[in-house]
Amino acid sequence: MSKQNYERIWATVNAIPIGKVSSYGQIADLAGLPGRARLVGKSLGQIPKGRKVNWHRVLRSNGQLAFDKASEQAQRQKGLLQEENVVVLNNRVNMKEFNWRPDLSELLHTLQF
DNA sequence: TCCTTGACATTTT
DNA sequence: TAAAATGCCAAGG
Repeated sequence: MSKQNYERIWATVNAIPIGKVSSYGQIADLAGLPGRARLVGKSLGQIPKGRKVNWHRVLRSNGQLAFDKASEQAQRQKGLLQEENVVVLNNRVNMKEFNWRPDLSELLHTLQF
């Protein structure tokens, strides 16, 4: 049951277009789990090996990366984002510019609701 | 069933 | 603007 939620979360995360970012709360909502932002974080920490999820496009609601600036994960995330032309300054992203505005019809198509 | 934990969010200092 | 307090809910032990 929770596994299904994880799958849905991962699918939603993968629906984020290149060059855009989203937040945990936003992903939770889109995945049909309003108010379960923490579950999103948990699911991202439980990604099975061999499963490809672009977790680097998910950050906190204020645009900050969810890791310590010095952490390796943060560095990797920063690099991955910059490869997609997303500007990362002082461990945070300009949400006003890069926040993803999901296209509902496209989302429905991707998630097969 | 109770208690702790968490890659969070929102409100208040 | 930044840090702290409070709320939230699912998972695991």
